[in-house]
Amino acid sequence: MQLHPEIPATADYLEGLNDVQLKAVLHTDGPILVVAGPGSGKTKVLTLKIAHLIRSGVNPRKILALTFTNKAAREMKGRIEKVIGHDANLVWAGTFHSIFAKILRVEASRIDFPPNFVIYDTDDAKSVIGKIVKDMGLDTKIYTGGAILGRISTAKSQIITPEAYANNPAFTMQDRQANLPFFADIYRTYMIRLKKAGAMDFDDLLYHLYFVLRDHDEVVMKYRNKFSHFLVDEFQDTNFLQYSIIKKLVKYIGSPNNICAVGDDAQSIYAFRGATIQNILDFEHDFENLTTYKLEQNYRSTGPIVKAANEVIGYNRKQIRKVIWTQKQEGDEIQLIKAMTDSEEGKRVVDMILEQKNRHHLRNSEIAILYRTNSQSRIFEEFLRRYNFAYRVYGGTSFYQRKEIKDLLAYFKTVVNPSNDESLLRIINYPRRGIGDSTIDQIRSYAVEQELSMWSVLTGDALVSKGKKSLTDFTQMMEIFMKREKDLNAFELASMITRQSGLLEILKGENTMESLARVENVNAMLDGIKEFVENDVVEDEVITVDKSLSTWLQSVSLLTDADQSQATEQETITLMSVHSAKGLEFKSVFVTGLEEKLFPSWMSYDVPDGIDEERRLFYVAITRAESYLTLSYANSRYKFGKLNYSDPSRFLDEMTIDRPDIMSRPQLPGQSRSTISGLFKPQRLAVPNSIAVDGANFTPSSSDKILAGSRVLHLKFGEGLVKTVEGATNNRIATIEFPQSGEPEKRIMLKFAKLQVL
DNA sequence: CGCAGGCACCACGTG
DNA sequence: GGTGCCTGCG
Repeated sequence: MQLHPEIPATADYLEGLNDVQLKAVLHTDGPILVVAGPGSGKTKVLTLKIAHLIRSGVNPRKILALTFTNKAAREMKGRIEKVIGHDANLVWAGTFHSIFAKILRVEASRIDFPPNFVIYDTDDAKSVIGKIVKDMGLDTKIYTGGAILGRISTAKSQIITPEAYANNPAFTMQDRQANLPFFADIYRTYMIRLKKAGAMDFDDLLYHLYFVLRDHDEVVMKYRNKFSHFLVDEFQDTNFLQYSIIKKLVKYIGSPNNICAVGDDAQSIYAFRGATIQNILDFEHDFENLTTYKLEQNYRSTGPIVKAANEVIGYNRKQIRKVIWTQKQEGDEIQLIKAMTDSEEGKRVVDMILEQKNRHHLRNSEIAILYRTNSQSRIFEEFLRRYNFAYRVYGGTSFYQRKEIKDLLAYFKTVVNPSNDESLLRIINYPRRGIGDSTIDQIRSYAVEQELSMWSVLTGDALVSKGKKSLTDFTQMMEIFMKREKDLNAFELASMITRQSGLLEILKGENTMESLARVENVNAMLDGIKEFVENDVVEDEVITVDKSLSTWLQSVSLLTDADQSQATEQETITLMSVHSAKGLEFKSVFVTGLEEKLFPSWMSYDVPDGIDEERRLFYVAITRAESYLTLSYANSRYKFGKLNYSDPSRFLDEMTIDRPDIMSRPQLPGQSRSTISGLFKPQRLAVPNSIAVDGANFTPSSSDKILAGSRVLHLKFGEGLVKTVEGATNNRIATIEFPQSGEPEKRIMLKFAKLQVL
């Protein structure tokens, strides 16, 4: 193979890059932005760039690469290692949260946190908020944990301190309008309580680091000197706070500004948590001499998939113009499954998987079912089980959110850091040991009053319900665990706690299928701890010798479900949300639940640019597919045990798929539609309860003709009587009695329904 | 103080 | 369909 003229003779690892990719890799000095379309070799560029830096003599310890997921970080490290060997481990590559947590543990004393501060997950944080709201005597129905935490998170991502928040009339006014006038107080109290507990939530890992860097010159100098090259993956997903930290480290007088940001505005799907494309725009102003590279060749997908992706994303106005193209022009057409019910959708998707496996010899691991919300996974699981397919569900209730795991973790956390009230509360009476709510309330209110942790109240000489045997039994047991923290390794101590706390016993005691699964989970976690103890972790040239429970906890608190057991990667079909599928690819992809109010989500309707973000999400979804893409929707779906009717997603209208059957919507003006798939010849759906109506003589009436009292004809439900019409003019809903349908009445959205007035 | 049963509310997405 | 809170009884 002929080497590219620009490649140094020794750099064989750079072979096989296209022109733009190569330029981006070789451009090592100064600021660059790589706009990378889906499947355009983004990770390849990032990793080879790092490898190239090291080969060119840059000290790997001076490279900082930030990603959003642990998986991306791991993959990056693995691929660098393949090129340059063990030195890859010296690169600081990890998620924003894990890297920043690592730095914060070193610098914690500057902001009066213990170096082994606990990290509260979302559930912990919500529960702290719930208690604050109760203590303040506010309505927990209005001040819900989720809403408050969301607001706190937004404030932090804009770097607004509780004080700044309270002093800003615009914010407090907005809170009053939102019926949350005491929000600022909750925010302030929340931060105080977390500090008292030596705890940080996910946002704090960024928020506190920002202030450490801002307020301590020697710290910011230290890290500016420590790192010489910065790489940021998925830059479009960064929020203001993250970008501010990056700027603190990279942009200063005399800085070489060696920063490489990689991203794709078309794949920005985290606006809901504060990510802003503004960062990409600001980036161009903040760093002069910025060079931008656009990776537009897609190496992943076939022509029809790439074509559809371009069509769909074209409906978004605001975007950096780029057109993705592929050399693999030939390919199977996109298929569409139209189901009457969510259950039928599940069955037909799994049927199609069976067919594809037979026809194309696909392995399970080459197939993914994607959905907008995790709750959609259940039906697919049901049919996959029935067909005996191995599958794995990612996301949803993750391993670390399971009750038994959280309970055990709460024991561990309390042993390591007893001032952490959150964990203590979880276990003080679990398993039941006769410490009831009233006793706990006494301790808690005394602790709040005296500004002490509950543990210090329990062990101090303060009055309360002291001398109670149940309480002393508990503190003595915990103290034994705490004493052994120094001399037992993580696995020994964890096993001891699991047995002596009585937790394992009550799980076994239930002796049901569920409790067996719980015991399994506990054992799986213990296995994980054992692995941690037995395997050497090399980081920054040093083998981590500290195998204490505390160290293990620190390493585990930023992991998610997706990070588990990648060693035991099996031949399973993947089920996950579209969000978690970002960055992945599969030979065959099913994008399901393509219905209005579901995908796009109803929550995006009244958010500015909300539909555009959903459309980017859809774009991400379809571009995961290499060869086979199947879309599906259902006309009706159960939600909270109630049947809801839905209309096909507007996104289906934005790509050229022919679906001329009875459920199709009126064609949009000015849009041509070609038949692209032989599989979608006009055909009657195989719906058992459908009522035959002669379609030839059917001419739908315009929706404003349909009024209460009208007699109407529907292709599927037959003749009916309109009982009521309600809703806004452009969103009218009719309740119609269809005697033949077998149901008393149906609610139909007139915007989409095809009804003929008789 | 513990437990069982009823019921309200629910869930968009992530580290 | 599941969870977590409330209530009332033992």
